[in-house]
Amino acid sequence: MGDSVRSVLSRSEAGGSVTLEGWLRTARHGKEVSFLALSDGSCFAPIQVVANPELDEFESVVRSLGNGCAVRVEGEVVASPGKGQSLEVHATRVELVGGVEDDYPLQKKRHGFEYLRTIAHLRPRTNTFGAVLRVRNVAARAIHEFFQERGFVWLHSPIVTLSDAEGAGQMFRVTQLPADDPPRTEDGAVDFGQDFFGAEAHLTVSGQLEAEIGALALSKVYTFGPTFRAEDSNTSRHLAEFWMVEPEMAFCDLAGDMDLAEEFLKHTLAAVLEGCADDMEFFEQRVSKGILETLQHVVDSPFERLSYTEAVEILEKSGREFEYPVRWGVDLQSEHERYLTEEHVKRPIVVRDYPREIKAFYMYLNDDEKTVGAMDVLVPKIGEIVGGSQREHRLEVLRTRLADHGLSEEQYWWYLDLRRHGSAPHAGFGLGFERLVQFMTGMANIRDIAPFPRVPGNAEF
RNA sequence: UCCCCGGUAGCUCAGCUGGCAGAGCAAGCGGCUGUUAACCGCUGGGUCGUAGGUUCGAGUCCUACCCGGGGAGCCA
Repeated sequence: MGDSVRSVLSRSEAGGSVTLEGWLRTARHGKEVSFLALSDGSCFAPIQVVANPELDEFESVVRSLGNGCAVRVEGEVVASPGKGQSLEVHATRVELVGGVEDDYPLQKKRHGFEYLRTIAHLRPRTNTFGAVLRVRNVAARAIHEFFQERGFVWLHSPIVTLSDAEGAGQMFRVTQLPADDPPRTEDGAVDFGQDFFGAEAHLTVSGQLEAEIGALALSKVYTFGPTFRAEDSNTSRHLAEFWMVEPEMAFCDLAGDMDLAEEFLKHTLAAVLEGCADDMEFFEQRVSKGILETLQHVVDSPFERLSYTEAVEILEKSGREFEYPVRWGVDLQSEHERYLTEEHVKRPIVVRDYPREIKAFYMYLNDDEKTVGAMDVLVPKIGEIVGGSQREHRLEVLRTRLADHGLSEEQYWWYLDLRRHGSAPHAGFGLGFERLVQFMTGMANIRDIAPFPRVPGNAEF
């Protein structure tokens, strides 16, 4: 391994020899000089390599280099006389490691994101996707830092599960039974008892129920891993496979949960603003004007907090004609969420205490018995980025709620058992990692946040 | 899944009420003494998403399907 472009560009002065390996973004050839813009993905900017005819391989190698070639360059770090960069590398040796064919698809111009999705094996070499992947990485590191600094234990929740986590969404089935002729029970149903796990199994839609197990032993845990939804959702905010972050805290109520969510978002945004400054500057210039100011504002100012009841009153008094009229008792629609966060307060907003009928069975029943201790964090453009709640820890209340939702106690036996032995108030939330990165970067489509997006009808790459 | 829009050269797109398929960039060749998405000249490059239909004649009109995008629903 040679030196990284990042380490060379971050030097304060010229001098010294380096070896660089990477891919050419552009190659400009003059009669007496060639300029090679070399990028190795270690940072946003490429480094300018200057090659002169004194090089033995100037005619045989350098003159034929083009966009996309993999090269190894040895040279001296010198001050650049040209504009646009302070340092450059004067090559003493240039080696072509891997050439490109004539139909190399990435060109020295702007490509559409739709097209780049069809060449996901090459798109990480573009400015935009390199930046997205670096931001993703720093955001993931910041998430671990945030929880680890606060004493949370990373819990590895399972990917294959028999429970259907409160019906959070359509699930992908995991089976070894032959698709064309599965074994049947006497009444003709598919006999999953003969399947690999001895029961019908699925990919997880949430690690929350397992996180509750962890919290009721280790006090503070979080999950961070892949999650799967088989919904036929075709939007700029949905993936069939995405990463979810789910902290869970024992001896914690909804207020503590909201505090954690706000601190969490501010910490990760600040980490990316600081750790990916050049990538973020690119998003500001080329992807979403104003994104830096928006993010800094989120970091600096307290989130607006409203009860569902107050939110409905604001919407009713807004004088706005909504496609779906609001009234107490119905869930907030995308248009309502957008009005609240984009127009009413112009920053993130936390809505809490939703009607019990529209929320999951495991949420804590408030004293008014009409609402549950749920909270959603809504942000401009994305909508719901965090959804959380205080969990119902009282056995009898939980049994009633299960029955109200038509769910069987047998299937949730261990979840109920947790309430029989050493139950304690606890709360947590779930956050879609790609939605967080989407919010950070201002990218319009979540399919350009996942390096290898899985959506209905497409899992190539 | 529903509604709307789109699919023309490697890429971005133009192509009018049906009448010889185009441009810029990329690629190849040549030129240019330090460029910044370099620039200048020349050359090659097409099953107009697929299958039917209407017509003397379809990139253009009709039908079905496939693929992509935007919005909605579902949700994170």
